[in-house]
Amino acid sequence: MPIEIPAVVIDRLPTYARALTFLEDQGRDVVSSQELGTILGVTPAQIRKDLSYFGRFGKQGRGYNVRRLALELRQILGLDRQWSMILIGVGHLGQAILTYDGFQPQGFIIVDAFDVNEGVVGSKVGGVNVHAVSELREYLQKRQVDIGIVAVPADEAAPIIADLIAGGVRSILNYAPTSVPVPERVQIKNIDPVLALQSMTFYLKNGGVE
Amino acid sequence: MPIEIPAVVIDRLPTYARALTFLEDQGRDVVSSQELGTILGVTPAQIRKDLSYFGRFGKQGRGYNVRRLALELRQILGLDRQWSMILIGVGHLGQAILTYDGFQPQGFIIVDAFDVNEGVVGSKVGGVNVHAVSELREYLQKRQVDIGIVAVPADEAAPIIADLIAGGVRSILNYAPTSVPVPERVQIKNIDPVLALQSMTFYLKNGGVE
DNA sequence: TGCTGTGAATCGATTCACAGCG
DNA sequence: CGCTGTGAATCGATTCACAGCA
Repeated sequence: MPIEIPAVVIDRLPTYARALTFLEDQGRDVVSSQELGTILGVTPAQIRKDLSYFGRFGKQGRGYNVRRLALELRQILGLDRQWSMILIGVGHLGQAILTYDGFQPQGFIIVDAFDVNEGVVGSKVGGVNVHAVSELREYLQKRQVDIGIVAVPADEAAPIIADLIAGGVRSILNYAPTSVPVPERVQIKNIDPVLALQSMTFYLKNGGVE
Repeated sequence: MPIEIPAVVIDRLPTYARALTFLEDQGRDVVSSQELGTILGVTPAQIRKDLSYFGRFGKQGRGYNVRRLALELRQILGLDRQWSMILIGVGHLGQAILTYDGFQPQGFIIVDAFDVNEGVVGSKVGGVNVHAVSELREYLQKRQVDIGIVAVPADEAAPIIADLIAGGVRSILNYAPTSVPVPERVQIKNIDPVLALQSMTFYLKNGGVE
C-alpha cells in the first residue's frame, strides 16, 4: 500500500498553493514553513508534515523555493489542467454561479447548464447554454464531465445527485442546503453559508461575557 | 471548567437541526439515532455522543422526540432569535448575497451594506442601503452588529476584517478567496468554492483507475 | 426488547523535538 | 547556523460495547 494520505491534508494543499502564488507575484523566491504558517494561520510543523507526504521540496537551512513548490503543488492537485463542469439549477443562485468570474481563471470551466424551468431552457446565461434537466442522463452518456455543480432546491438535490453519479460524475459541488450521502468513490463538497452562520451563533450566544 | 465542547460537534449540530425540521414537516414524532444517521450519513454513535454534551434528550428503547429535540437544538445554537449582519462588498458576489432569499427565513438579517465604489454607494440593493466603506468604522461604533459578511476582492479582505474586529464584530463569514488569521475570540468561516474544487481534483486525477 | 447515554478503547491528526544537511 | 524532514509523543475525535432504563 502506498501510504494513505489524510483527506485533511489534501484540503489544506490548495491554501498552500494559493499563498505560494501570492508570494510568486510578490517576486519572492524563498519561503520558510515558519513564514508560510504565519500567512495562513497554521503551524510550521503542520506544513512540513503535510508536504512530506509528497516529497522533499525544501532545502535545509533555507526553506522552500517558491516557484518550485508552487509548481509541485499545482501538479499534485491537478491545477495545471482544465476541468469541465456542468451546472444543474439555473435559478437566482445558479445564475450567480454562471456569471461568477472566479472559476474560469483557475481552470474550472462550466460547459453546460440544466434546469427544469421551461422559461430558461434554451437560453444562454453567462455564455452557457441551458438545457432541460430531462436531458441530463442522456447528456452524461455522450459527454465526459469532471464535476457537477448542484444549485437546485433542497428537495430536488438527491435525485439530481443520483443522476450525476449514475452518469459517471465523480466530484460534486453541492450548493443545495441538504446533506446527501454518496458512495465512497464519489467526492461531494457542500457550500452552505447558512450552516456556517448557524454554528457561529452558538459562540455568539455563549462565549460573550468571559 | 464546564467541559469544553469540541468545535466539530458544534459544526454538526446545525445539520441535525435541519434534518429534525425536515422530519417535523413530515409529521414524524420520534426518531432514533440510527435513522437520523442514515439521513445524514453519520454514525448513530456520533449523534448520541454529540447530543450527550448538552443533555439527555432521548428515551431508551424509543429514540428522540422530534419536536422536542429540534427545539432544544435551536435553542442551544441560538436559532430561536434573529441575528443582524452587515455586508461589505457589493460587487457581483455581494449583490447575489443581498438578493439571496435563504438567510432571512433562518433569522439572519442583512441590515446594511458597504462598498468603495461611488457608483453603488447611496443605492439600495435587495432592499438594503449601500454605504461608503469609509463610514464602516464609525457605523460600528454606533450600531451593534452580530455578523460581518465579507465579499470584497482578496487583497482588500484583511483590512476590512481588521475593521470589523476593531468594531466589535465577533463572527465573520468570509467569501473573499484568502485566509485571514483572526484572534481566538473571533469566529471566521470561509466560503470558498474554488478551494473545494481544487481539493476534489486531487482525487479526480488519482483514484480514477483502481 | 430496543434504544439511549457513556466510559473505555481505538483510531487519526497535530505537535514536539531533534538528527542531519546545505 | 537555520531550517527541513520525520519518527515519537501527545492530543483529540470517533467508535465500541454494554449497563440501564422505558
